[in-house]
Amino acid sequence: MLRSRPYTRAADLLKLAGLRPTRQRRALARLLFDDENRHVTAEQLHAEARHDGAEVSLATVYNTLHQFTQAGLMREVMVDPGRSYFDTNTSEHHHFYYEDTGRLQDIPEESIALAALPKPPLGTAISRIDIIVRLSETPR
Amino acid sequence: MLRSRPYTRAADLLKLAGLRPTRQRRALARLLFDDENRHVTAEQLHAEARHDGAEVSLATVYNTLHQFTQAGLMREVMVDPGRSYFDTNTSEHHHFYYEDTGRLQDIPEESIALAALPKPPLGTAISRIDIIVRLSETPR
DNA sequence: ATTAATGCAAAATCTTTGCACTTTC
DNA sequence: GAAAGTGCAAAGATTTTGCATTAAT
Repeated sequence: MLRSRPYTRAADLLKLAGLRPTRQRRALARLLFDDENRHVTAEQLHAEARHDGAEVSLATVYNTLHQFTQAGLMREVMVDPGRSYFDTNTSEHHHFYYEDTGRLQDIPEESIALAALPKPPLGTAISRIDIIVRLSETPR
Repeated sequence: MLRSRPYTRAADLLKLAGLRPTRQRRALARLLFDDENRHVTAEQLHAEARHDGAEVSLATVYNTLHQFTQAGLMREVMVDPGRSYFDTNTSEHHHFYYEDTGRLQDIPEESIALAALPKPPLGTAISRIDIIVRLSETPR
């Protein structure tokens, strides 16, 4: 007898986010969300997808990263002028940025305690607090 | 009798930084350092300089901003993918970023107390900590 | 004179867009 | 079949570069 379609976490995730589970989105979602949290640039993810045999154009990777971000599945991290990083960890947390290699690494929210946060100016609300701890390699 | 050349803070600043006090650099330095701290993009500063009658090319503005940064007179702030901001305040401090207008505003270092800073991974040292408090306008 | 800085236009990046074609619902 | 998504190549935007000219030491 017929069995239901194989379990596809990627497709389910996409549906929940209100995005059509197209072949390209499923492939990218698998790369991004199947294992642990990831930090990628569009170029990196595109290379990885192609390497995996997924046929996706770079434009679609950009579109998809923005759609995922807008859908709340990812967030954008700004650490490098002229190159956007996207992070699959959407919970409150911060980052180490290895200036030499371009690698990003999460810092759990709790491990940086913010005291005495200034209140936002009138008419505005804090939408997000980004903390980047920039690291350089110590010679020797 | 002959008097010494008029006092030119900009030229002195440049000399101290090891940069030749050319007409363009003096003009930009005056705009940047004469009054209070400033946050500018290359495009903004270029427009401002031209508006002031200074003849400077955009390429030179870019060069100059990077030279000033390398000389320790400014620092670069990353808040917007695809647009670099430069800040004349080089002391330790952080930023409010008004997402709607693109304006940057300093937050004094003391007004954010960092507790429990995680130690940098072996072989690396913290080169800088950037904190961006992103603000959005509250409707109403 | 020597060395460094500038301008310009061209190139390099990264990212977005327009539109015909394809896929999903 | 209607609506949404994709690919491609072209266009945008920002930033960098090469090299002849100009300016500072």
